[in-house]
Amino acid sequence: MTLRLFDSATRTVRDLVPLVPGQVGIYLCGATVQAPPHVGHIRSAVAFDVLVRWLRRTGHRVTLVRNVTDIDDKILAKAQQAGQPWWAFALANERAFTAAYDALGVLPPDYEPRATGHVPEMVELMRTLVDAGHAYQAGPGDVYFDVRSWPRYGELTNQRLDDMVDAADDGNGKHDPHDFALWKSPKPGEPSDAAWDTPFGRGRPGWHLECSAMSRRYVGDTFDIHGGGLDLRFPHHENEQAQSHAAGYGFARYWLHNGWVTQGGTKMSKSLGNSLLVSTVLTQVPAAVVRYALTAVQYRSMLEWTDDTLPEAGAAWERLSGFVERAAERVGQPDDEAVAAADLPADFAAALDDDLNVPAALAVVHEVLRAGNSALARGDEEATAAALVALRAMLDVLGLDPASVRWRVLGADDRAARALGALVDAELAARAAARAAKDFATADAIRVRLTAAGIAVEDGRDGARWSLAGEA
RNA sequence: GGUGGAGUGGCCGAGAGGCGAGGCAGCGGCCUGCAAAGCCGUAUACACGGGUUCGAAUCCCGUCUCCACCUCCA
Repeated sequence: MTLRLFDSATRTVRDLVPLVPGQVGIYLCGATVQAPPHVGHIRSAVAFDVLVRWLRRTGHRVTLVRNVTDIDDKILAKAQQAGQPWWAFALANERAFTAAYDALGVLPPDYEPRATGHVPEMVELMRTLVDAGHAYQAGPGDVYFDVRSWPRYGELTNQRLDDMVDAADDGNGKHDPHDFALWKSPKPGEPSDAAWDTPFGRGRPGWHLECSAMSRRYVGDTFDIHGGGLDLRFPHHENEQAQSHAAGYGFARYWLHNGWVTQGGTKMSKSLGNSLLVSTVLTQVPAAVVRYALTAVQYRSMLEWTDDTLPEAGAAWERLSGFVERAAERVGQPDDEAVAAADLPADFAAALDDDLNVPAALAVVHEVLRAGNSALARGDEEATAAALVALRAMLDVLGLDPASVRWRVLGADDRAARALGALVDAELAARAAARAAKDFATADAIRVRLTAAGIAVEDGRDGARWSLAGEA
């Protein structure tokens, strides 16, 4: 059985046949670090994380490149507004993305190139395009791709130039309004350190050029998979492909695009004001629950985010992690090697091979879970152990193994803290009631009990506050 | 105007000609001192109208509604 993927370039499901057998090179469009990530951004990362995990699990050597676009118009504008150097602003947001990836168990990419670190590669690509007659210099620092010189322009998104809505001519000397910038001259008011000297004049990279240059540097002239959000298909991916093909490179052999997160059917986005920051969600539920919610829908489908999304994912997660906990108490926790080597149920593998059908794969997970719970209830240790290792093996592919260090530690801490808080609050409420009734013996008994447990109580004008003894 | 996507039971969400995926919620039961957890059972679901077929949620024709891209966007 081989992995079949929906290739958005041909709009068909195709067998994945890597350029080099057993090896898969993936270039994934990462973040433009102009703001902290919302759940829509992280969904993309999670979707491709499952792809990478599945490829590795099925014996492929994967090279994953996920870039960081660390300079663009918005970064410059917002940094200026915030009174920060653009590069400091960009780095702060990049770190927020990294923190979110880590929290959700997204494996780090093999390479994570920043655009600003690859100017020489971009200049080289521009040179090639200008020499080939597919790009031209419109002025100092302004270089454009000549879409009319490339008859195949539009092939990725099945559009014809003449059918497109007329683009506004920005008066920068473009030959055609649809010509896009490879290199952009500094605009008045932009910081002087946001530009580089090149043979075409001083300026900074256009977005599309970056990805063409960086993908070539890290996965080669021709590589297997290019991924990104559906909203990047046009113009970004179309332009990338036009550039790279026009420069003579094979570029991406398969194009994968993830659907986005919606609310009421409408895309979550910062500009619409309906975006939910990852950092906010992580204060509400354990990270594993967020991961489950984002993983549970097939990557190409829109993921409808409702008030029920997190509670539902939470219930499913409790069920899964609850079994793993109880089963391990009974039959022992299999070690990671055993989990990695375990046979996966055929239905599960078939589901993932079918364009990463995670919902169908989760149906198998739940079947095994139910069988495991039944085995546990009737005291069948052999069947319990078998279910436990199979379940963990499947969940590991999805990045959701409850016994992995990541979820075990974070989840337990969160829950313990919450439980402790609830208990202490209940004690303090009882104490407050006793004090109000002038039953000081009871009130003191409660405080003694708390103190003995290592909890310090201090009465204030607004009531009692508590802290762990030794804490500030 | 062009190019795509979508409409499945209370909710989320797979499937794509013929045994009602799965989850959440609900209901009934088992277990339990009572709960919880777990288990068992439980739904005349496929936007609408036609058509093809022995058989259609799935194919064809038409209609409606929604979303997106063609400007920055995971």
